[in-house]
Amino acid sequence: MQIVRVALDLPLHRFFDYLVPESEMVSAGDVGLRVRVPFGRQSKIGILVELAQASDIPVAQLKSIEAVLRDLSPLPADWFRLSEFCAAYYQVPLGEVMLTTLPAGLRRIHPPKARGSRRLTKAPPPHDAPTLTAEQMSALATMANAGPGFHAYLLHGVTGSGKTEVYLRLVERALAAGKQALLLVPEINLTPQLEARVTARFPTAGLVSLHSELSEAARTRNWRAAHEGTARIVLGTRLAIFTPMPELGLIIVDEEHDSSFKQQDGMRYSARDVAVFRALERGVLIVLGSATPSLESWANATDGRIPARYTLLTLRERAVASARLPVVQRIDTRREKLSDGLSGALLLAIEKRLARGEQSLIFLNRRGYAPVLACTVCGWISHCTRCAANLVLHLADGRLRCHHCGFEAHVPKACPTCGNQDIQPFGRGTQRLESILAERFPRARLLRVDRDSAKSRKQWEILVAKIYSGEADILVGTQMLAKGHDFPKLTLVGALGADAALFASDWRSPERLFAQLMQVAGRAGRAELPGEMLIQTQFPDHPLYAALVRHDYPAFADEQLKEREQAGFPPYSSQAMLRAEAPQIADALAFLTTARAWPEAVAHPAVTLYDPVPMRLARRANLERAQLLIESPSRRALQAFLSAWCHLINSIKASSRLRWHLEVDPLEF
DNA sequence: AGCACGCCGACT
DNA sequence: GTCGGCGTGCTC
Repeated sequence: MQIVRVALDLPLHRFFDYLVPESEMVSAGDVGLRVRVPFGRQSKIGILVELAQASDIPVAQLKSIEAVLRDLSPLPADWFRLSEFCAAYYQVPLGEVMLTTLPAGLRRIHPPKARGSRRLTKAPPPHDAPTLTAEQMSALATMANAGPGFHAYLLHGVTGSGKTEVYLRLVERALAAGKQALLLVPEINLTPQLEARVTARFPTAGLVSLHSELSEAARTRNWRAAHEGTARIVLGTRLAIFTPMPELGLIIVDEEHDSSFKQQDGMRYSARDVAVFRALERGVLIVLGSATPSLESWANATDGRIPARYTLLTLRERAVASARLPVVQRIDTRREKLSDGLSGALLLAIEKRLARGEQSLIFLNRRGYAPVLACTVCGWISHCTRCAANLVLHLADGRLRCHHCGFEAHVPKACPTCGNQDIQPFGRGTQRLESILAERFPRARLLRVDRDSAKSRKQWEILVAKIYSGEADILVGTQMLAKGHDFPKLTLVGALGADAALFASDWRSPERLFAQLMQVAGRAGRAELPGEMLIQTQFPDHPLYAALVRHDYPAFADEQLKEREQAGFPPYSSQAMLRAEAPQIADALAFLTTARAWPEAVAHPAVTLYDPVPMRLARRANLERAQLLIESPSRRALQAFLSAWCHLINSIKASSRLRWHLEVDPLEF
């Protein structure tokens, strides 16, 4: 009787052995097929990972496979190695990696049937390749001269410098060489545009997209086309990095610094990092592109002491000849009394745009009307009963809302503790800013773009269309507006409340702030009209703003890297975070303390374990949260430590209401 | 993770 | 007298 090992989607670091019935003979070539197996009193889909000679389990106790699913050709060896890498690097059971990265339609026993017709992508008008700039040509030449095999490039180019055109030429080459290309993008918001552009250029390449907004059936269909090789181009968000592609020849990660490449639940992987591993393992070209690369990537490309992994390619000039970089200026808000948070200079600049019929965007990364409601008599403030956070006032629908757990309450008419009627909103969010501006510019047409006004994809598209067609004069928006879209009439960007990120406790926040401001600045003046950005700040001399004024990402990055090196932070060390949550903070802390007390951990020469501490948002949805940082100058040492430590953590018996997870390379603290 | 079994509190 | 809480243990 044949025995096979099967990987199942379970939080267990082991496989399960099954017998193969005579009717289902399997051979070595069948490794990588999906199988249906009895498990407990249910059936599960698993992946055949090995033909076994014998089992540790007495044969009498083995059950038989119910079916070998041959509707899909076996998952290839390189897909196995990719899964194994993730399992080892992120400390996740291999079965969980293999099954959860598969489209849901392939891991379910009864996947829903595809309904309705296939959405036909209307053939866009054929698109001719534009002429390349000298910089684009030189970047492409560098990559072409490197020859076949693994090469990693960091393509650093400001907004409008034509990174996309470089990608397209690389795709063209890959297709011509009979290879498949994988293009990763951060947000589904931008996928359709890029998809249209790529399809216009390569109408016969059978491009498929893969992102979470696709129906289960569509995702399975597209994934299958990539796996079978009929789709030559795959365009997708982070989950697409796991798509098997038999003739993969090129990986591109656009906006590589974007945090949406990092999965924040389940297996907390970085699709960008996984992409680099995959390119290395497959021996193919990978390009990471960004106007504001992550400092990790920047160091990999510029710090000679780090065993260089990437080659830096720079695009300095804008590809659209008429477009200029926006003029960035700081407005020192210590020198004047602001009216409703707005400086005279900004108001004047908006006024000018209104007179010229151009658009202004006021960027404020805080939605709602005001971040908190407070009683001026007794000091009561609106806080969430379930979280260690304030309830944000949303005046538009008269509610107090928690941005962390979704809790909602009516706005009280009087103070709940002292009965005082004079309760006041404190601070400003986008809603309040919108009404302030409406009052100040009564004839201007205002449009607010944040997660509240653009809840659905449809609403978002309507807003974008309105902006594009010039139906709005002043836009008030959060980071939602920072990405991707070009609005031809937009010539002014005002940034409010940016200072908060300068001194935030998360040492990565300056990096994020710089990227964000650079990105919004890029919204201004992309067409024939020159753009201007005004940053209201109390710290105009801060080096971050100084670098921004000069559009000098390298200066900013190098300064940040120096600080990181002195502090021993990534990329000059590797980190992992163990987090626990429980109804009582003491339980969460006790769990972490137990984990930390492991003798090998205490004594480990190359690994530092910090004290368990409550998280910054210490309570969320009635769960108290704590975390423990693990750090090492050597990634290898950290990895070795983590894999041993994980076994111990798994054996800690804690209350069933305690949940924990380990995150490798955490981005947020 | 599911899903069983198993042993103590408030209800038809 | 039972229904049901979630603690423990197992799944090839």
